[in-house]
Amino acid sequence: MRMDRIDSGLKAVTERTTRERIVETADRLFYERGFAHTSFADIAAPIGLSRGNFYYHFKTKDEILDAVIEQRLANTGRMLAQWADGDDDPAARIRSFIDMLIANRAKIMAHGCPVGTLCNELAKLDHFAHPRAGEVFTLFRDWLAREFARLGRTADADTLAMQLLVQSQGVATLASAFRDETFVRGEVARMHAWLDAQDRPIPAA
Amino acid sequence: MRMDRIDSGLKAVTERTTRERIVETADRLFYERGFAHTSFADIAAPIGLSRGNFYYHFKTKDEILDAVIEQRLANTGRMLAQWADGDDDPAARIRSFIDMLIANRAKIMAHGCPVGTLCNELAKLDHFAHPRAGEVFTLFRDWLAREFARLGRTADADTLAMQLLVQSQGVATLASAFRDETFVRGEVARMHAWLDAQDRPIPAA
DNA sequence: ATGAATGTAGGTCAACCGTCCTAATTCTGT
DNA sequence: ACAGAATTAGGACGGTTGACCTACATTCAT
Repeated sequence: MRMDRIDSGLKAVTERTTRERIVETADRLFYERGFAHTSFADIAAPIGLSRGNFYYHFKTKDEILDAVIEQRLANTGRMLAQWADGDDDPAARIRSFIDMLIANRAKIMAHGCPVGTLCNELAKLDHFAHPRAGEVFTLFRDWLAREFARLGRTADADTLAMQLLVQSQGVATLASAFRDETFVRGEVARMHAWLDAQDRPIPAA
Repeated sequence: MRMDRIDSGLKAVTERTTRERIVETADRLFYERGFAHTSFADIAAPIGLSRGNFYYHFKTKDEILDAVIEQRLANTGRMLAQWADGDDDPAARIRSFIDMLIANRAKIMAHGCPVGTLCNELAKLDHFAHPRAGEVFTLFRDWLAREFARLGRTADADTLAMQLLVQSQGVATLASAFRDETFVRGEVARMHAWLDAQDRPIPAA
């Protein structure tokens, strides 16, 4: 359908390569149903593509997983760059991270955190892509650490970043276990309060 | 092999029913590999049992899952009762909960938290046993809330219990993602410090 | 217009899945 | 010792999986 022409790029904005649609659908299904429980047929059906045709675009299922992870890394990187673009203060940027739990609360209560659950599954499968999937966490970790450093917490910036990841992962897991939106909102409020308490130039530790 | 005799129970202490061995092995494999990715053959092999024989003990795979969940509920209940048996103070009992992360750190770094990861998987499968699996969390939650109440935090006992669950789940997820034991030990120390800070008869909130 | 490159359809393949059945074996109470 | 119950072995069954191939359709550069 499309090719590697150097020109145009006009229609490419709205149109999607078959490959892109495969990755997009696989991304969604890996999140909603899990990697192992998603079949080629499951991915092909919503696209209206014949099953046997994956071999042309991806040799194996693992290649699709790789592409999904790369896309997630790219998307996450883009999102973090966008958050950092604003002329807000570091605390406001970190609040953007916390507020993801509210923005995605419906999906999180249904399927958990996309990053955490995929890492969990790949860990159990002893899958070689496990470390690569974990790099999405590293992206958040480094970004958060930089913002905490800007907040004046240079000494324990990474520790605070990890603490925020811990909280968001814990909330996501229990949100999908209990399916309780009030709990999610309460925990998010508590995380904001925690962040405010950290907002001091020179920490105690 | 065994029957419903009312007497004896002498050998039953050391011996194991085939059914018990199935549940035991399934429990371990569901944790290590996940529910969907564990087959009848996987469970049969270590026991040395023929695959087709499950039908006698369990009609379906879901029945095995049910039995595994019931066993986990029973084991968890027993463990909590044991922790509460000691004449320690409530804070010491809560510390037992936190220290689970240290005691099981190797397995947690390899396969995550048994409760959290099973709940995650069953949520994605839209499995009917998902709520039942989540009751293990409820067991911990209620037990922790009771201990926090004994600590004098009657007003926010359940909130504190949930916060502790959040932290342990978050640590477990990131521990398996990063495979970093130093991180686990650091977070456990921080959780102990957090607990000490909560140890006041009348809370601020 | 023609050939090459690009993409798709449909189907085959062996392997494995959960389920289910039956015949053989082992145990138990009498 | 014997009958009957409890347990097991082994395999058959439909169905699905990921992987793979070939024939056909479309598009593009020349």
